[in-house]
Amino acid sequence: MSVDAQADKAKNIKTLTTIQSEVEDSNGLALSVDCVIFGFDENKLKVLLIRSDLKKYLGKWSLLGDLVRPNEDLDGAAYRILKKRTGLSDVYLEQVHTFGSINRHPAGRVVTVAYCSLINVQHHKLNILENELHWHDVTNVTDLAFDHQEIFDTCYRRLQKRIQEHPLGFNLLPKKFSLRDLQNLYEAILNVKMDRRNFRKKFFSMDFLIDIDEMEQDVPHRPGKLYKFNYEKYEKKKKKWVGIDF
Amino acid sequence: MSVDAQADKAKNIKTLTTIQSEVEDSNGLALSVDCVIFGFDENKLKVLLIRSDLKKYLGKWSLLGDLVRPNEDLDGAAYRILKKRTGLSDVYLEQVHTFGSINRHPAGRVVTVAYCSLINVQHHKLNILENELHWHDVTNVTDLAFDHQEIFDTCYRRLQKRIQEHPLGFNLLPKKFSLRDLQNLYEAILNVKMDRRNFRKKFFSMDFLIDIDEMEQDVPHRPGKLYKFNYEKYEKKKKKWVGIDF
DNA sequence: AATTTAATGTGTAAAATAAACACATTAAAG
DNA sequence: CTTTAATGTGTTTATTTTACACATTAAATT
Repeated sequence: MSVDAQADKAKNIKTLTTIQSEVEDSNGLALSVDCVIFGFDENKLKVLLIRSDLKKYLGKWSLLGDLVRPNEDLDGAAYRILKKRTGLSDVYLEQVHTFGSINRHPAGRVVTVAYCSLINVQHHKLNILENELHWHDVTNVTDLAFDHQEIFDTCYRRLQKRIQEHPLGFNLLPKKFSLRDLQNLYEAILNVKMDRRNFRKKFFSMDFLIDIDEMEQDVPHRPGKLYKFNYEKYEKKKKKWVGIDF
Repeated sequence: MSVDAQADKAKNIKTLTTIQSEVEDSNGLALSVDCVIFGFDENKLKVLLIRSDLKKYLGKWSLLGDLVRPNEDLDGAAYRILKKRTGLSDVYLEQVHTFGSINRHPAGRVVTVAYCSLINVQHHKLNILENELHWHDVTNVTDLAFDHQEIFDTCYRRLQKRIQEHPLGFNLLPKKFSLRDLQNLYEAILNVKMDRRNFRKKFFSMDFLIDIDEMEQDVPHRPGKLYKFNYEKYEKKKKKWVGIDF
């Protein structure tokens, strides 16, 4: 391994050289994990990207990923990446799809397992600048390195579907949130406008918002009530409908 | 490679020995694909299993799988397995989940990508006995080799969910089918009873059943009408609903 | 202090969908 | 010719979704 490569390894940054050597070490097949980390800030859905350090894709943005280690399972690798890049544990994480096109990676045959993660950007206080990490508006995500655009698209579509079926959205919000926050979140993710009255009715009827008897502070208009999400109640009420709905 | 292993390879059967050598060749990491192949026969949902030839799991049933080759992508490997085991091309195939527990395979670190496939058993005319292949009732699938029980469970749940959202069921039926066949299929997969009148109303209102003006033959009661599925019309009418439905 | 502003918060009617339910019809079997 | 075991259909009710409008509140402005 070159001195440069060693230095890179010390910095925990994978370069084309280091990955290539690892792929070669493993006789042509390597396994990686890539995380699509979503956040919600200023009423926009964001995704955390890093600038690629590979020559072929120099300057392009890419997902956060790493090779899977011999002694860790796939979820473990994904959690490790998340912990390293966001400092957060206990985040929402879901395996989405595995991408294995023969030439998807310039360093050789690298099959990657894509994960989707939802975090609360309030909790994320990372050295974003140093690492060339950046929160991108999902609407501006184009032309990523490798096949990361396809991976991102797949994960975003998955999120859009999932959030209609499960209350994932709360992972992206602060513990206390207003119904307006919640609706903004849904509108941003699904890219639609919703009727405020029906939206509220829907969530109240589901009955797993806890009224914590606090109001928004420092808003330039009438403050709204704040709520918390009741996970326990959700677990009990979870939909078990069976039917046909093409 | 041993003579035995070579013979096994010639027969296209993977043994512990052959897999182990391949895993060792690849310096500890191997990638495989496992297919959960569903069929529908005698009004029962079936899954195609093969008897394990690994000592550790001797006699247990397992899914159909193989190592991914250096020059093929994941879907390609899955299609190859399907073609080999069922003789069929152009079948419904969906990647479901990737399983990578450290000790899931006795031969070493083998990460496997699980696929779910739906085939028409009428079209499947294979040498089932010779290969120790067998169609199992899904209700009797227990205690599979490796982590294949978990993989099967995951794929079965995925099928149950998918079939409520998309007209996959037609892949399991003959080209011409009666509404009773269709309802039996849904009832078998979802393990529920449905109201016959409402079921028919639902499908007629979706308007992608083609009345081919033929009747069932050789049934011991009043014959029902036969239908074909109109894929084109479905593609046009596909649901694009956006909302919340926990 | 009064007014304006920009939100929050709520109720109701209409439309669409899903669920529950019963009886006439048909062709094969006896 | 009768029985049997299905197919095939229509209506009513309940539930869910959609569409829509006005009073209320607190901050900001005058």
